[in-house]
Amino acid sequence: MRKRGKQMQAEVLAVLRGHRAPMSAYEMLGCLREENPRLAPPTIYRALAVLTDRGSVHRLESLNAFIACQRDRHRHASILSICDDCGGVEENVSTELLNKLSGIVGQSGFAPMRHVIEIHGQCAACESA
Amino acid sequence: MRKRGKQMQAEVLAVLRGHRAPMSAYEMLGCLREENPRLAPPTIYRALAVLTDRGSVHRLESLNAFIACQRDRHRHASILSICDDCGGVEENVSTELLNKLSGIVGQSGFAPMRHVIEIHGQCAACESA
DNA sequence: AGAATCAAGTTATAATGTAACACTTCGGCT
DNA sequence: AGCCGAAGTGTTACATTATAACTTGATTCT
Repeated sequence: MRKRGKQMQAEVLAVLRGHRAPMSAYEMLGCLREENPRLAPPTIYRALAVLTDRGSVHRLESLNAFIACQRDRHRHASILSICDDCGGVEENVSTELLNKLSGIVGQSGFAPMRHVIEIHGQCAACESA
Repeated sequence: MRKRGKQMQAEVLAVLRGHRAPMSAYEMLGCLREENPRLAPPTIYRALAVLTDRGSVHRLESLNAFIACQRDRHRHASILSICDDCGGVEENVSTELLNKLSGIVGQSGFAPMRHVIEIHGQCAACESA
């Protein structure tokens, strides 16, 4: 059974990559149950834990949802722009911004380990509409 | 019944202010039920909606929890530093950082409306320990 | 092969959040 | 004043998200 984990992760990732917008864990579960109706939540969550850890998948904390990494699996802190109209997500990386952030929170001696940066708003397409 | 809302909001805020660390909605519910055992989740959530809207309370998206604003009710986007050891939260504001963020996401024409910036790590006290 | 080990599957349930409807108060109107 | 409609609040019930705890089965090592 040692191999099924990797396979599960690959399937979850495939489902996520097939969607432009973020998906909740239970939406993925729904998709994957078409193949294997016995699939249970912990299976999905465990696969997601590995994938987010690797950086292949990002968790959108403000949506309780997940999206495949658009920048080929980096592990840098991402800036995620979430369009509240169409649900689309754009991913950006900025070392400079991260440094500035570290500077700000570091003033009190805080040691950052993980960054959550999510911007809600409207994407260009939705705004012009 | 028009007045009870404000009162509820004040009570929720008082409970939150009485705690150094973030609280979940259900923790607050537990506290407030000591006074009024019939209190239901929607009551808390409605009070929290008003308070977060006003900026008196911040929601920690990555914890599903809430904390009273430490900077006297501003409505600027806050940078929240969350200590994963002691649970303490520090709040910072930086117009400069916000501008930089807007610049980054604005390159694709994205129009930001709401910012979620949460940094997990260790506070100075916990780090030295 | 047999035992130990550890990942994966399964069940059940906890925690978080909200839709929908009923009720009460408030404010205007006759 | 008394009635009516609007709007906010209380309540019930349920939807969604997440995880604890245990069982099962595969892999590796001797």
